[in-house]
Amino acid sequence: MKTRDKILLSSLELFNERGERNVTTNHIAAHLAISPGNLYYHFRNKSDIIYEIFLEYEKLVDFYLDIPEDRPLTLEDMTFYLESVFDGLWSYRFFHRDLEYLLDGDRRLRQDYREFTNRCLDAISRIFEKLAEAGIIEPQPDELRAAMSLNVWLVITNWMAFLKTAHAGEESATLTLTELKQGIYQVLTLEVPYLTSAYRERVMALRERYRPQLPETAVAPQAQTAEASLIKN
Amino acid sequence: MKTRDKILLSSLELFNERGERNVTTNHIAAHLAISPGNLYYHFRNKSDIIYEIFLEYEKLVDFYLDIPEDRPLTLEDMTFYLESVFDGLWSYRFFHRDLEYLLDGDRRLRQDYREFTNRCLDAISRIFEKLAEAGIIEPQPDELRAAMSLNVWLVITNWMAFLKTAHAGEESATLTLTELKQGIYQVLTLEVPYLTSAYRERVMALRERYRPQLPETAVAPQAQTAEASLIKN
DNA sequence: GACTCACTAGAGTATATACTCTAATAATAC
DNA sequence: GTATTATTAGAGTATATACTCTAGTGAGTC
Repeated sequence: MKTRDKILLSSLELFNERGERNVTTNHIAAHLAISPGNLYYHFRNKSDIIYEIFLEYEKLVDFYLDIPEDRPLTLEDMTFYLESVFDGLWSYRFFHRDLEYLLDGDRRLRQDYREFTNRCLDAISRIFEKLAEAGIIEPQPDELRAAMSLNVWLVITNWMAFLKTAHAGEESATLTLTELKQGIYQVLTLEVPYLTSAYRERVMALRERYRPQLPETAVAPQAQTAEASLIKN
Repeated sequence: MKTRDKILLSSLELFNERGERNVTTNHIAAHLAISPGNLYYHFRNKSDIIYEIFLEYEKLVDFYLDIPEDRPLTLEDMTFYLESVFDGLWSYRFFHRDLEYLLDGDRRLRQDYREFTNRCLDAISRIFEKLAEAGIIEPQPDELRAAMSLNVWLVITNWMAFLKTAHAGEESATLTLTELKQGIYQVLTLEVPYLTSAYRERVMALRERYRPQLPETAVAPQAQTAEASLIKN
């Protein structure tokens, strides 16, 4: 494997593990047992490394969110989209964590990310449209569908931050892909009131599969009162 | 005003303006025209400053999210809660931006923030419960209400990041309280399918007041197709 | 064997950052 | 007034960080 690719791979790994802010170019070089000079031969600066990683992420998501125009969507399609999006979030999880800072420092990235977001929002909206066509959810006016899609995006992109900050035990760090995918439960929660009676049972069963297993005080207080929850914490 | 309070105030101001990561203790001291030593006389370190600011934030939100147990909730109450929460987010907007990093470096803060989140989630859930009691929204099973509350929280806490990253023009920075409060539109979108017929009209009218004014491609593609939107970007 | 050229090592640097230390001054108590 | 305490200034420091510079090395070409 080429040094350049090794740098990208190691950077992604370290960024995901420790957060971009805590990973210096010297760390990356040390981790690969190459010299800083070598790293800077392949990349002009740290921003360039991050930008290239973003391009990979973008390509991955764009690939998975390609929506077939020639056939209706199925429940399996929807599951695939959700699984894929959360897989992507997991693989590049450092990215959303320091997003604002990263965009502040790189004009290209800011521009590209904006367009990327818009493509994702359009894709989500298209998916809802086609789910309605397939009779899985009730059709909704454009305006409501757009606002719903945006909420889906907000839930998806913020789910991990929630897990890491509110949900995590004493020490953070321990976050698994399985936990992350409980975000699918949250996304499906948004769909619940729009499900058609024909599909309601099936989607609710699907949703149940992603329900958080342990009774988490933070995630699903369930049948406990506000008071009981306060005491427990 | 005491130097200590001036430090807290200036820190908050600078953090909000430039992001915690871009503000050093030396910047804060310089901004106040005091010496770094003076700053470190009043605070052991930067984390301590942030922690105290968090305590203020926490107190503010807890104050506003106090839910009356002796009377039913009205639409006006709900509006007040939403307005207050977004006001709080605005005043301490640096906080959620660098949340993960901040929690990583301060155990107290991590613990306190977890409890804070749980209190907020409980409050949101209580509000939904009381809105149902008041006949504004249809009552829902505990489990669904908990998941909905969590989605509300995710939308609220991520709305600003969305504005700053996806929505902003070429240069970031320009973000107003008015734009921020369009987040209320997004939160009310979550309630739409649960509204009772008795209140539907009134809540939809309220929601309309927070609708983004300009036709934002990112926020509300409205009647445009996915293709048209892609070309525009 | 001379030459090219992609690639690499490793020491080095300018700057920033969080924080410390000492000495001095202002405020308050007695 | 004197003693004590709270507050402040300002120079200084250890470390980190992003990045540079010079001097190569080794594989292929003619």
